[in-house]
Amino acid sequence: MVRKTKEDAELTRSRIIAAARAVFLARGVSKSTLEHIAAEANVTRGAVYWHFKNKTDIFHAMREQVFLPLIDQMDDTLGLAIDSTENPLTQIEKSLCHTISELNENIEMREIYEIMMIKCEYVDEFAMVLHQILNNCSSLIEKIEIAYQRAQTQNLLASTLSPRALALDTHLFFGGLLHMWIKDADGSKFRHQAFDLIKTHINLRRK
Amino acid sequence: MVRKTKEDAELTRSRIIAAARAVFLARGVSKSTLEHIAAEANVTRGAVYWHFKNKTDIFHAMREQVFLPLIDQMDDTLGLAIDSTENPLTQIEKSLCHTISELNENIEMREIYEIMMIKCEYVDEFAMVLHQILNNCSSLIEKIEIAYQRAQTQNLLASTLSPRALALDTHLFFGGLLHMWIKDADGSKFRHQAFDLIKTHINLRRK
DNA sequence: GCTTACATACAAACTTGTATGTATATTATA
DNA sequence: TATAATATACATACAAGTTTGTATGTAAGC
Repeated sequence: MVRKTKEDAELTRSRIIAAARAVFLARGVSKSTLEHIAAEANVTRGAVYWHFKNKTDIFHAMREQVFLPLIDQMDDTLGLAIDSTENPLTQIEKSLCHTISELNENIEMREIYEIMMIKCEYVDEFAMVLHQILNNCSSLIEKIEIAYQRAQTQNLLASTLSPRALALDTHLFFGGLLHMWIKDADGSKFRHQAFDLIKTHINLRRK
Repeated sequence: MVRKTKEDAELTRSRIIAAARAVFLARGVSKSTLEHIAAEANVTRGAVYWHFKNKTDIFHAMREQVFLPLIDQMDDTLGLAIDSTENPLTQIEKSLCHTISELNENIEMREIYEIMMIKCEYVDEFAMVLHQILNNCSSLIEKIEIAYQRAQTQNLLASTLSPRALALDTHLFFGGLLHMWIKDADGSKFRHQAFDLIKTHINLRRK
């Protein structure tokens, strides 16, 4: 089979990305070859090289497919709309829980997270990904901070710590949780109680 | 130069491990070859194969050299000696800060942490390392929990949350901090305020 | 008729493990 | 105590398998 329609080609492209995800997950990014990926996608390396420059290119395509939507989601669920009437602390809690839910339900996202956390080496071209991640962190922290500010204004906070400090602590907590959630593949240690951990974390701040 | 004394050989062995650390850090574990490591150590692959079975073997040797001492240190600084008179919360704080200090001062340990966190893919033989890490986490959490129990007994805690819940939250926080500390190579975002972040985290629990 | 969307073929590194060589330490022996 | 035997600590050489990029071919869509 050769020369398909544009739609067919687009489908081939996404099949290659899905195949790469499976291969990366099983063998790690470095040890995955384009031949592995092509075979998994039932195409030849020729097809892969047509759609992508190289392995790094596939990696970035895979990452963008899922990460950009996720950032948007967190923005939304953090309820930055000023007119929100809900308790800001509850909003933060819901936002964090929502992300965990996404990981639970969205296999694609879960696998990509796992690849990025424990199946990828951040050297050379991949090092820039780390910078992007750090930048995402900064903007996330700011958004959490704003929510804590609202909580402070509404006199909902138990401690006198600054919203900034609380936001940083929450961010580090959640980063740690995500890592453990991913690493705890059988779910026995962290995954099963993720929601409780989040609830506890937030309750520590409630007046 | 050939056939050295046992001491010379042991020195060669540790030079190879140090070389591996540098190479792993620069190129990632997967893309590091025994030739790279041998060259960095100013020996041939023959010497490497004499001392180690393969690359994985070197990796484990490198890891053990630093990780086992670290675990012991945390045990010590967490002050599990029952006769400790110091404030348990302060002990936890000191223990966490001490680990950060170690990373600051001990280049070797810092580099190995960096390799394990962002320059290594946990597949195949490396997957078992993840299990070891998870187990270390469990024992660490237990030790933090004991400290929080003492704090509770001494009526030092601000919240009514269980020592277990507090310990889990602290552990996740610190895991997140370690990851960010490593990723924030230039120190502008997290590294410079690591001690403050720890102090804040603990202060949130103080009555 | 030209371009697209691949498949196939090829050459050039690059890695790995092992096999073999060798000079020196270490040990056994007399 | 001198010397022979052996094991050690590597260096060198070799063979086989991998992986990559590119070059070329080709059938179908536009």
